[in-house]
Amino acid sequence: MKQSKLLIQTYREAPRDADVISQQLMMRAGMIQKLAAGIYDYLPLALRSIRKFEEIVREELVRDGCQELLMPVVQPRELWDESARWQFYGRELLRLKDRKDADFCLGPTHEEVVTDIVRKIIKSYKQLPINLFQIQTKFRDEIRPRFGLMRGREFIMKDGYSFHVDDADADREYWRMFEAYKRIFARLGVKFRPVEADSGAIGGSFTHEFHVLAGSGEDAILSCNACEYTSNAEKTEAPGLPFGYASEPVLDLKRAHFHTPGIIAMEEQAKAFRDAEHNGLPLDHASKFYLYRATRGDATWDAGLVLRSDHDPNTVKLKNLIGADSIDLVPLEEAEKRAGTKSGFIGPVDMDVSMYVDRSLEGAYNLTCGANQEGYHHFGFKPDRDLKQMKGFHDLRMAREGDVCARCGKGTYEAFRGIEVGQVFKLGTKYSQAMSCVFSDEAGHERPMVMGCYGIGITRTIAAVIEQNYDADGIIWPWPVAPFHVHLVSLDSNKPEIASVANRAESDLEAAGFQVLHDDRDGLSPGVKFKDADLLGMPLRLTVGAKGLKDGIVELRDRRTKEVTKIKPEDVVAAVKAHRERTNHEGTK
RNA sequence: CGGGAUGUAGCGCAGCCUGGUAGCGCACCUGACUGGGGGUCAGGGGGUCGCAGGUUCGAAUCCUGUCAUCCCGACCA
Repeated sequence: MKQSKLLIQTYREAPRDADVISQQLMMRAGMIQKLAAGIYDYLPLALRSIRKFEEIVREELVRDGCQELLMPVVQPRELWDESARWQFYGRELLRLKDRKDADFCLGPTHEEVVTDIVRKIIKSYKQLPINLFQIQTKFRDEIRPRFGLMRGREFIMKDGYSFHVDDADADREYWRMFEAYKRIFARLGVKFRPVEADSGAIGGSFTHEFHVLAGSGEDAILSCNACEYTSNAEKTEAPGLPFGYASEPVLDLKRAHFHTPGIIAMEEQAKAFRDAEHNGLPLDHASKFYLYRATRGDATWDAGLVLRSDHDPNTVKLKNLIGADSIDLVPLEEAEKRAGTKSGFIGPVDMDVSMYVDRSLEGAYNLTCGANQEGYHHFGFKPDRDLKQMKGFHDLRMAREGDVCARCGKGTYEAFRGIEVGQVFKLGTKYSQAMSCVFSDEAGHERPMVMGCYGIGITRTIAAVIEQNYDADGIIWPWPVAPFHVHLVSLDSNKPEIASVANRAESDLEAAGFQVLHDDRDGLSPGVKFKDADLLGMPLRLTVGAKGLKDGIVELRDRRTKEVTKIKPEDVVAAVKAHRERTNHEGTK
């Protein structure tokens, strides 16, 4: 492909409203343009990457017996009424009317349609299981689209749905898709992690997210360095920790009642404690207390959370533990009123509230806590002894980097940031029941199919690849999704001897199956072409110029390492092949 | 939905406060020079200043409304 004919415009600066690196680079490299908020044109360069990733996805799914189909973007309201999602989906669902005033929506996902397809065709257990997928444009009318392709309103997604006779078979398929996804992202050539998104669930529905690791990722992830356990930091199990001061004699709560006038910060409070043995206390010798208000339906109640003061509360865990729909901190003024003292001195002792204590405090004693008296703290707090409405020790804190893995007990957690690009999810019978997607089992009884669903954000993944692979000069494409493999730059491309060598290299490489973008543009200085090549980020740059040709060589440059190899023009194909063998991430190992 | 900001050529910006011929850089076109990291010179084309209304002899500039975009938050998962 001659660059002089390619639909592309590169920019020295990114548009002002491009706020993440992938969006800036894709716009500067002429891959995408914004048409409206969260809606982008995919220009030829971008589409080449998108198509390549789609093909990887397609191949791996078809290998596992999945069948591709294509469902409509525009969907009738009737289907969405059956699942009740017309009512519950909210304004993210873009609704529209046709000329007859009938209601339609743009599909944000396709559970209804695929369930409708299957219920019309599949009647017997003999036809199950079946796994269907499509690669198609979706529309979600996000309140606030941002981050370019990472959270657009219109995006391309692979969505797959499987149908089964029972839970066990749906589980089997779940893990098969899990493995297929691992192969897909491995072939893509990026660093990624499958992440447990709902760690505690037993049986029933469970789900994994696949994250591309990138410093700019929205989600914090903790991963054990010894076992497979990887989860969203919000959900990561935190280990209990031993009490580090077990050699101290157990003190009575009220014995050491110490003065902390006007000291609010946790660190300062702990430091303020002094007695014969202590000159200030470390944070893990102090406790802190939060008063939460929980709601479920119309019911509202309060719950107390006690933690080591160097730990952060995990409200998701507390919410799940006490079975609330949502929880929030009790407003400070109200908490002060309940405790009868000011913020900074509020403590759990004597408070008439159910108390949930983080398990890192199991066996702990001689802790500090607010004395519910302005200017005072207790030293000698022992939760299981001193809390009247003690509801036990539980995992209620945020796990953090360096904690011992709560699963295997051997490794420790490492922290990553990730971009969620895929999800495997066991749906159960939610849609099949609502929409009567049933089959006859061996006994002739009608049963709802058990469903799974499996998504990969295609365009988001391409953006995530860039978030993970770039430098100050531009994009660094991994081989499998690079728009072209080789960026052939001819300098002084109007000179016949250069053009002939360059054109020869281009056709040789193409004949050998490589995709070449040939910068044959006339009259541009070398610097311009090099800058463009770096920005566009093809894995290899092949430079043909008078300087090298004088010595009978052309130069092959690795975009990632910037390493330059001087080779004879006739060795170009062999050199590119060697490079591909060395760096191509394709393969399922 | 709450708070904040911005709309001037394809992109990045100045001009607005203090009303008077619409500017700069990049990109584009012509020519010459140059030729290994966004090169130089000369010439050129392109803008109803987001839109509507108002004030004024006169509005990019002041006023009102409106639309769009972006940021923070809330919401959602």
